[in-house]
Amino acid sequence: MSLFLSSYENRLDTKGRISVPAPFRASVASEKFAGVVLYRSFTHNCIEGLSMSRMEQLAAATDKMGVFDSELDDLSAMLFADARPLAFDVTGRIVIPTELLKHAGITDRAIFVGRGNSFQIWNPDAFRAAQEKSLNNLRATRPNLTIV
Amino acid sequence: MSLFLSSYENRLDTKGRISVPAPFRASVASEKFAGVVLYRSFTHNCIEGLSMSRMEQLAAATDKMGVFDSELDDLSAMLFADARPLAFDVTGRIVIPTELLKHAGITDRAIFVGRGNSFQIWNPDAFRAAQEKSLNNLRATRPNLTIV
DNA sequence: AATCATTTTATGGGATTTTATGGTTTAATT
DNA sequence: AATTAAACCATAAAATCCCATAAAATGATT
Repeated sequence: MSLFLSSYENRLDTKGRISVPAPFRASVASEKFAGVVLYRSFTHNCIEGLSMSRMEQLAAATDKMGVFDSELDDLSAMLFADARPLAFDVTGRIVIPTELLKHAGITDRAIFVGRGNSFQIWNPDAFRAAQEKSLNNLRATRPNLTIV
Repeated sequence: MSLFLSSYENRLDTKGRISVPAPFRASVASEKFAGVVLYRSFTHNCIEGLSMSRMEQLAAATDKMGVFDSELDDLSAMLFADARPLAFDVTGRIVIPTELLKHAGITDRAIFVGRGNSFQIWNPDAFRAAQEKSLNNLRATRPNLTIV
C-alpha cells in the first residue's frame, strides 16, 4: 500500500455520493478490497480513513498486545465496531454514512487529507482552521524536524 | 538514493511544466516511484523536495510512535497533508501546483537547490538574496560542524 | 587543443485520456 | 406501491501522453 499524501476537496451530490480522489484510490488499487474503511476520529471532528489491509494490520497489532489489556479493549471495541467498509462504485465514488458526516460537520463539500498510512475527511473550513492551529503550534514548539 | 547536489535554474512553460534537473532525476532513478514529493517550507518562502522513499521513512517513524500518539500529530498533519507526489513525465518534467508556486513566489523561472538528502525550489532572485544573507551569517557566527 | 559526431537534455505544442460530477434507469427492499 | 439503493450513461474540465526540435553536453578522432 502506498502513502496517502496531499489534500483534495470534492463535493457531495444530491444522493450523498462523493469521489474518492484518484490518487487515494491508486493507493489501495493493489488490494483485494476495492474501497476504504472509515470511522469517527476519537480526537477530532473528522472522519478517519484506512485501507482494508491497514485495518488488518491494526487487528494483528491489538492481538499481539494481549487479550486482557482493558485500555486496548476499549480502543479496539470502538475501532472495529465503528468501522464502515465502503466499496468504490465504477467511477470511484462512495456514500459516506450519515453518522460520520454528522460527526465531521460535512454537508455539501469535504476535503480528503493525506496522513501517510491513513487519511482523514474533514469539513473544508474546519480543516483549514485546524491546519492553521497546527502550524502555529509547530512554529511555537519547534519540534525536532531533523528527520525531515 | 544518492544526494541532491548543486543548483540548476530552469524555466516553466505555458502549461506550468518544468524540467527536474537530470542529476536530481538520477538521484531517485532506482526508486519505485519515478518522481518527487514537494511541500511548502515551514520556514522559508520556498518549496521543499524529497524522494518518495524518504517520505515512507517518515511514515514508518510516525508508525513507531504509535498510531494514536499525539506528539508528532501536528508535524505529520502538516507534512502529509501538504505533500504533493509529482511523477515525472517522459522527458522528466513535473507540474508544480499553483499553491506551491505562490508560496515560493515563482512565476516563469525556478532554481533547484541541492540540500543533500533533500532539495529546495526557489524563485531565483529570492534564492540569491537568501544565500547572500546566509553567507553573512556564517561569516559572523562561524559555526562548527561535527562529523558523526 | 580542436573538430566533428553522437547522445542527452530542456522546451514547445497538439492529441488523447482521466477525473469529477451530474443525471437516468433499473433493481432491491420495506 | 413507495422508498432506497445500485447500476448505467453522459460530459466538461483537467491532467497526461505523444511527438518534435534546438541547445547543450559528451565522447571520439584527429
